Amino acid sequence: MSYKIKFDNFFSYSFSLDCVIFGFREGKIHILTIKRAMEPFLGEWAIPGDLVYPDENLQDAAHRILTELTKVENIELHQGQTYGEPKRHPQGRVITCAYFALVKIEDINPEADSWAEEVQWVPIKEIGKLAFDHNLIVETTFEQLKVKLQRDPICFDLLPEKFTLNEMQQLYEYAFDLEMDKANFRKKIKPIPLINLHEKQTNVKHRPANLFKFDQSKYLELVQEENFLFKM
Amino acid sequence: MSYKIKFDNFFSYSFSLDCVIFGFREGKIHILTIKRAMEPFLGEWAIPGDLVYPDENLQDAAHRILTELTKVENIELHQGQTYGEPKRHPQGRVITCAYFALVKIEDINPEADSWAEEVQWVPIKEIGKLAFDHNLIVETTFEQLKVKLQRDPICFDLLPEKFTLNEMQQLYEYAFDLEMDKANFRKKIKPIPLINLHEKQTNVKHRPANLFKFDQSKYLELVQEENFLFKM
DNA sequence: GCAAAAGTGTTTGGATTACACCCATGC
DNA sequence: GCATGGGTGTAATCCAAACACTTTTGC
Repeated sequence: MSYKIKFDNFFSYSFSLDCVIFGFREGKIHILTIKRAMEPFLGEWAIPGDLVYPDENLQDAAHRILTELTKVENIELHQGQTYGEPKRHPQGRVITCAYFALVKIEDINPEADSWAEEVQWVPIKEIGKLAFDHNLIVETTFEQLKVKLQRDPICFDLLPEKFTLNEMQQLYEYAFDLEMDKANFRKKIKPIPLINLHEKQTNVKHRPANLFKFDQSKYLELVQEENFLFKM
Repeated sequence: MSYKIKFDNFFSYSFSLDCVIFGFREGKIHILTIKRAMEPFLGEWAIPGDLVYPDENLQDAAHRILTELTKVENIELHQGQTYGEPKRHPQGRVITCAYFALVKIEDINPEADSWAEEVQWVPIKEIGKLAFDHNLIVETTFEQLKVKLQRDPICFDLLPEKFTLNEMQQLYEYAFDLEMDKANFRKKIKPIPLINLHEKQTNVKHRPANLFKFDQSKYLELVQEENFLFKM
């Protein structure tokens, strides 16, 4: 019963990836949106996506799309959900898989290319109507990001290389929509290996905060040797 | 650059679902495997999967596959990861998405149908070599199950309708490979709404345990009104 | 000095842990 | 009675929340 339809008849799908690129700026988590310069949804805002080449694996395709847009390489990509409503793409059966990347906004310079007229960072909580089912994709992918933020040290992929503890706190406060006590937050992150750079914030009109850096190698060591568990 | 290849050329993929069906029996989490009665991988063990019909959404396809095999309906299905290595299927580019279901083993009676010669429940930690990349799929899906077991009351989908607290404890112990203190486990699950049926276990050669039932409606009420958070 | 945010210490109550003990059943 | 697991209580400890206080900078 399952294979009653000739196998070859099934080769009539297309498969795409859509990238949710997260960044953090001014206390808010943003995503990168593009204004489409082609049909369908010409002129509307969307997240960057592209069809997967027939001989390309998903991870490579996601990197290709990300690199075309942001010119950044070696960014870790995380797979999100897959969306397969038969009518989600007006031009045929296109199943799409979400990938999400976390970037340091100040490190990259996204550029609109041939099929994008404009690019823009938008705070995740202030996104308007997007093309296709991209609003759904962004929402569920943000939920997945939140789960990961609680169990993996990926907040440091969003924060600048050198960050203040308050910036880190703001990231969690924004993501989970809550306010935290400064003193308690610092106690909570005590086990996470951070390097105090003993450098100060500049251009602030108050006491400058210390800058910190995530100690990646110490973290890996802790995970391996003392089976340390990141938990927020 | 992205759309430089004619759009239609991309319609040469196939898309399938593979189902990881979890059950719990004799203190172990099992998955349902089938012995393939067709090529490729004829005679080898695999997890049940099937191609998605061109006009069928993923959730429906997963239900169809599950129902064909287990005759159970109205089971909640959870999407897992998507696997897209170009060479993962010997007959062409078949991208597959994992879905997982949690069933009460004693409630169902899986039957081998036309394309399966045999079906078998196998403990998740004792699975041999499976067809395709199904070992990878099973492993990563089990990891996802574990994440969900910690944040959602889905253990009750695996446990029998009436269960003992010790069975519940064994489920977590098996999943996370640890031993828990009985008294402390019971304190931990105190906030979870369970109905003590005041019925006793039978056919045991020791003091019979009380049987419990998950109080679904109370749970939903708690979540809504007191924003209760399930956490294990 | 004042505003603003950095940074730290103390107290309290609730949760987690380790461990001990009693109970009910089959044989 | 004894083996086996069911079921509960207690004390010690750890952790999180609430809150107060001091410090350092710009203006």
